[in-house]
Amino acid sequence: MELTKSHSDGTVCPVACTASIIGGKWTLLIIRDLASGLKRFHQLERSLSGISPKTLSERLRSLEEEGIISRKMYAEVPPRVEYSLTEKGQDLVAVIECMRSYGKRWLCK
Amino acid sequence: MELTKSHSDGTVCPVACTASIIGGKWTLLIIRDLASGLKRFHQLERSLSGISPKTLSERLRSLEEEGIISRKMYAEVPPRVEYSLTEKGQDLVAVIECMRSYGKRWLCK
DNA sequence: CCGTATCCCGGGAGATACTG
DNA sequence: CAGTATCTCCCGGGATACGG
Repeated sequence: MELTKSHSDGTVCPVACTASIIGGKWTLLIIRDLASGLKRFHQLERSLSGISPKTLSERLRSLEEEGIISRKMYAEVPPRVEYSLTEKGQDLVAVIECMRSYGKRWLCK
Repeated sequence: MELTKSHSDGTVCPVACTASIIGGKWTLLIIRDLASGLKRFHQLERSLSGISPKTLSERLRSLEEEGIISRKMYAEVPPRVEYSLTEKGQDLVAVIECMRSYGKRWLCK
């Protein structure tokens, strides 16, 4: 979402840090979908209905650079590319489940 | 962040729901700061260094309308207004603590 | 199938000045 | 102190077309 800012004491807030990682509009939903197993580009495009290929591509690239997902490409025709969560990405699933739990209560009430 | 979208089966994803609530740039940090107790407008302005009064005002108003924070105004001069988390807001603290835990691991690594 | 390349747009947020 | 009132800016993201 934005560069993490330091507090006045020079330390960085871990909450803001996490927010800056998953703050993008689609980022969290991508991780949510990868939490249930590896997916191909087109699968994600469908499950995240409404996302444009450009945006999906950008988000995937960022997440890969941050070490949250990994990209496996196969030299086949037609091409096949598979995305999955790294360990760092798996750790985020706890956050997502926490949010899911909150969202459920919100929707049920 | 954005209106929650329905899945193809008509249900709403709780993860997306929560994301839409706390997705704004400053929203999460406001709740983080209120988690440690009630705060006045100017206190928040200082702890969220960099936020403009306009934005803070807007975010506070939204959060109040969503029932996440409550606003108490005192008929004094100079005026005093106190913001605090409602029960619905307190529930979000779990999400924040989850994000804090992840952020810490990220920063320590 | 898996993406880039363009072009375009809206709205969230910044800066600043001002009021009750 | 606790906000509004303007104005402006920027860029994340949408739509679409195309390329390997």
